[in-house]
Amino acid sequence: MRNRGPLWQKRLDDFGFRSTMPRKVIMDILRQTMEHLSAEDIYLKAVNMNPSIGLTTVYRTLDLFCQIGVVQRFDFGDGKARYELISNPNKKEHHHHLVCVKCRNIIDYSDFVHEEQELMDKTEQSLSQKHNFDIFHHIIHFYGICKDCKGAA
Amino acid sequence: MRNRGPLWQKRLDDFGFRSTMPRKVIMDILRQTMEHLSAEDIYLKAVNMNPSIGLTTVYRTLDLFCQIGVVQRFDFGDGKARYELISNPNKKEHHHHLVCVKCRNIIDYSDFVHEEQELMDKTEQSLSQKHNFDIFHHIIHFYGICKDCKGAA
DNA sequence: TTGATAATGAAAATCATTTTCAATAAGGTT
DNA sequence: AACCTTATTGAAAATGATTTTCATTATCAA
Repeated sequence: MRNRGPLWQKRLDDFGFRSTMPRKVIMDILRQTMEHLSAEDIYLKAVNMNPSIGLTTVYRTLDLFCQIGVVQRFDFGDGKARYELISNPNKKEHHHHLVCVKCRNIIDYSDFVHEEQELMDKTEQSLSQKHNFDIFHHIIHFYGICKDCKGAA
Repeated sequence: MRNRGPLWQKRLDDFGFRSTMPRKVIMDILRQTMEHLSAEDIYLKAVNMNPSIGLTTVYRTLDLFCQIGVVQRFDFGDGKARYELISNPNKKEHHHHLVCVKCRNIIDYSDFVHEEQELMDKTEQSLSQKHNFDIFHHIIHFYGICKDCKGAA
């Protein structure tokens, strides 16, 4: 029985990976949040749903999801990665980030994403062809000093 | 004697930081390369120039440079950060990255940066005002699967 | 020249992530 | 429905980049 169920399971199957309980649980967690969760955040929620799930599996699953293009990983510079569904029905629209290099706080913004769309699509298509690269998604980060840290100087 | 010498020293001074030997050495190294160097890469070059420099100081200095807006830090997902001067006379023009989520290889590109400029400037200015945030620089990363990893599937 | 203190280096500590390996489970095949 | 191959899992140990500690040194304003 091939390619049944939700999109991410089809994707797993297409790549020859199995659809397991931990993978379902982790996908559910990602679908139910709008935040950037760390591996440990996800692990804690997962254990809550099924105590047998191990942290190692959470790491492996997130990595796998990144490789099949259903999850995106962020590194904001605080030493731990964050993960988010690339296409999330519950999530607010496509957004980007302001990152404070001092306190490491993140501000999400979704202004200009509309105006950005055309340029990014065009760039994505050209780069994709030029380098024979399958592009899953993109991120834009602005780095600087936030309001609070400016004050504290 | 205030605000003498190169720009980065002025910047240090403005923030109340001292201009020390390790900081000079590390700045020289960053100026002489066009690559994304890890802290250890920089440490090895630094030790070559002055054996008394410690790895700890390299980390501290790079962090400081990021906070005063003269260096930018990249996290490509391989567990170690890379650093690069924000404004580098020897460096190729402003560029962005294609990151392979499988083999972690990075492709630099500088196509479209001209077309991008206007939108990013406008976005930067608006965000900066809206959130009272001093923006030092931005990055754009495209994530996906590279030519080689597609073949290996 | 001097004094206050920011900055440094070495060693130890931290902590997110990865590896190892034996046990388990998914899913195609009888 | 039982079976087999092998992908997947969990626990514990290992890894490795980065940070902390703390006594010493060096910067720079006075």
